[in-house]
Amino acid sequence: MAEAVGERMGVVTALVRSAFLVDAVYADSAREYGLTQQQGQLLCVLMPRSYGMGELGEVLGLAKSSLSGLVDRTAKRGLVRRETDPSDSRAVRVGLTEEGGRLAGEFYAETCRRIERLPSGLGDDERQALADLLARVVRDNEVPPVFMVLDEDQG
Amino acid sequence: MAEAVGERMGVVTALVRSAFLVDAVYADSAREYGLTQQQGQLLCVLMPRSYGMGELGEVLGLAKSSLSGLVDRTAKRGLVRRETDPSDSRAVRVGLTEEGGRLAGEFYAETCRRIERLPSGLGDDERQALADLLARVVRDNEVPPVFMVLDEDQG
DNA sequence: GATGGATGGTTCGCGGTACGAACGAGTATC
DNA sequence: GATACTCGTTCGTACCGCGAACCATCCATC
Repeated sequence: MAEAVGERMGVVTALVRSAFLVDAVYADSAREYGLTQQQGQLLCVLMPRSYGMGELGEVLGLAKSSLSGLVDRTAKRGLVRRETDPSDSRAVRVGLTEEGGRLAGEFYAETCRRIERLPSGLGDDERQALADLLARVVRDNEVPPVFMVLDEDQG
Repeated sequence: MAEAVGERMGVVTALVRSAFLVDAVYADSAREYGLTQQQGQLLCVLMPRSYGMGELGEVLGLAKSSLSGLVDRTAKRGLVRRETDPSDSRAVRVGLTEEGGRLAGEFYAETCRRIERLPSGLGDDERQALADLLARVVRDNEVPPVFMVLDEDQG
């Protein structure tokens, strides 16, 4: 019943614990850039383009009211900006400010470096196998683009 | 630069997104049992045995003050109990109440079912390969036993 | 057996997170 | 132009997470 060394870990436990691990790394990295995990996530989502609030809520899995506050706080730090949609004056488009873009880039790069270290015990082929398997899980479950897709540029 | 369909996903993105996915499933499951994610995590950690506060803080990656509050709130719901350590009257041992144990069991089982569905697009051998690779990452990075280790019993 | 540091936890104040309900403003439909 | 619908905000509530300050106990040393 106790955790036996060398015992085989099930896929459920492996998924949950690796998520826990990634979360911790992500939060640590964010903290060092003066961000919360959520703000970091927001910046990363906005890196490629701006989003409407509704869209953004769906991507991040947040209720409208939750997102409103998150954008408020992040805007107060000057990292994000609300722009009115010219085609619909109710709607709001949220985009990075210049400062936000810069910080997002740095935070993203640093976080990538840290996450990349996690599977350093695996060989290149194993790492690729892991990426492929996880990618299928991610795609099968239609995970929104919560983290950028640029890491194919990074070797 | 945009997300091309069929493009190969790097291991970093795959890890981050799968973590995001698992988190969402975990939080959803907790919510349906009237728990927050953190309370669910706490219950799961306590399933095999009771812990001291310090120990528990390390396992969950929380500061002492954060944990104190979490235990308070969870105890107020009758799911967890503080017991004084007979060998050290400063120390506190936190354990599940009967109700907490019952709820933990149900929540754990349901969460496992849901997480298990995530890699349903993989074949048996692929799922096992994924489990093995992730297990190595988890072990290499010394992730604490934040989720139970019993899922080898579940086929 | 007194003293002076470690150690285990709690409390407090602060900012952040997340939600649903209620609301106002704008758009769309008819 | 009335009605319904959508977009987003505000509000109240509960929760989370931290550091700093604090208290009680333990323990090592004298």
